[in-house]
Amino acid sequence: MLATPPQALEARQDYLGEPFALSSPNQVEVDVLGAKLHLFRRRVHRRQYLFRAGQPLHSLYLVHAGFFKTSIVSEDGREKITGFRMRGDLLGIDSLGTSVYACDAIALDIGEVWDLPCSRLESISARMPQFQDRLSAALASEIRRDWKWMLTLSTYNAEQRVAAFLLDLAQRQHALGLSTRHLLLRMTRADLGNFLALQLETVTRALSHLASLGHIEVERREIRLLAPEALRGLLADERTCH
Amino acid sequence: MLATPPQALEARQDYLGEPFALSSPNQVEVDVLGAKLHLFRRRVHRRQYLFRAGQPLHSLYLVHAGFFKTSIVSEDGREKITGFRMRGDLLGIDSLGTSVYACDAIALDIGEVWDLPCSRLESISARMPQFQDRLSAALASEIRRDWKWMLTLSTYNAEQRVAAFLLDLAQRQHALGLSTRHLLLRMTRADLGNFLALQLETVTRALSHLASLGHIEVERREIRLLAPEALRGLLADERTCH
DNA sequence: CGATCCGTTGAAGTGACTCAACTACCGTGG
DNA sequence: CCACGGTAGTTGAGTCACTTCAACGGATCG
Repeated sequence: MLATPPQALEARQDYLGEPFALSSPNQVEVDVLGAKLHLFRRRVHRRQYLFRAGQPLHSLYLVHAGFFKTSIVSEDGREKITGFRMRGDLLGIDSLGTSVYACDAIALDIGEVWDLPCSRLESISARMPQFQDRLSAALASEIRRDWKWMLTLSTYNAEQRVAAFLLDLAQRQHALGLSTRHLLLRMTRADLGNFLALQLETVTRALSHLASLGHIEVERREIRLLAPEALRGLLADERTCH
Repeated sequence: MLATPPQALEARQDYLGEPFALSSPNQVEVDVLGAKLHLFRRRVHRRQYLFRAGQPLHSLYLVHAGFFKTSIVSEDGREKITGFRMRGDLLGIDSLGTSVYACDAIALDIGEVWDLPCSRLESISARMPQFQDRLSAALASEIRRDWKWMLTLSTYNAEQRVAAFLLDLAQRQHALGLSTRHLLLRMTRADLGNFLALQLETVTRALSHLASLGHIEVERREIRLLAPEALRGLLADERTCH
């Protein structure tokens, strides 16, 4: 039911895509993998770490259900959320080539992941020749996504960043066949601020302001997009008329 | 002479590395590739585009000499430099899985790159089984590098960002057997500001201030690191004593 | 049912941006 | 060779968007 149609995945192979199409995640054909391989399914509860930075790299995880965040922490405790991950995203790939996980992965909700032990990667590649290419594509896709967020963070102001985030989330939900108007934020304002390089108060203020403009409706973590086009307009403006 | 010793490359496979070890580029054994394959060598002059976003993906390029920047541009003209690339870095890998280049790659200096046509990637993989893993490792490494810069940009102030950049450049030069004290910036202040999410004036001011503290010596694009430990100290402070 | 976490809002402070002026450098062509 | 225009870099002064600090209300949870 929730399975992503293949053509939707293909269509994501844009090089820049739409201005605010920031998602384009590490999507992998969930079905194909599930059908051909007997993967161990792991259930996780809210706030559970799927893995932590520094732990020996054991498996990649394909998100089947739920909502995750990945984050890195520096020695002196500065933290940065590197992304929010949902169904179809592949976790742990950023650690390939090393022996330990490079980030933390935490469930923000109950979820289920499919376990791809690194020890099996080779045999999987042998059985599915396209797997290596898929993996490379997923990695490259993550790079492009990161770059787009870097661009967003360094050129947009607070309100625009929040708008971009909402639109991105809506688009990802759309790609998964979920509602594009009604968003349920699984993360705190602090998480959102961390991801968008803003203080949590600034996120709140941006949301309040967008609501006061009538573009969205905010009720705690439930967001309703009343005028997505208006949000998109916020992002297009400003810079063009320079 | 400039060849990077293999163990230096292995040593880079850290998951977080040192606090300011932000480089860890897409290093690939230059020699191995060069020896086993007969790669076309392409010379480029200053300001020349190696490739541009949207062009059909034809080749990956291994930087043999010179200094490059890669950047993305949004439809409305917002630009972001995604990285500065030097010897050993692999350009174009972020486009894997798509049919066109995802970014611009521009030479900031005369340089030489080795051409890896995409059409040959398959046969290369066949001849060198470790190649696919190397490629994945390079991709994952780029992701981790991007994440570290995201962390840097979102938690450090202007002066700290500039200091982090100088230390990173010094470290990359060190890895290539070049001077760690004497840096020659190949990019403009505007480029630097773009990369660090700062205005060019702010970059100038940060450099001037670091110079006035006696930590560095600035003469146009030549930078001399007089007290790298002091720079490192700037990055460690602040947050820890919170 | 108190303790804690989370979200909102206000008021004051500030670091970086913006705008502007000026200087030094570089390549080009007279 | 020097004059020249354009590019690159520096510095100052004023402004503003975001941060910081603080208080409060509501939800959640043991």
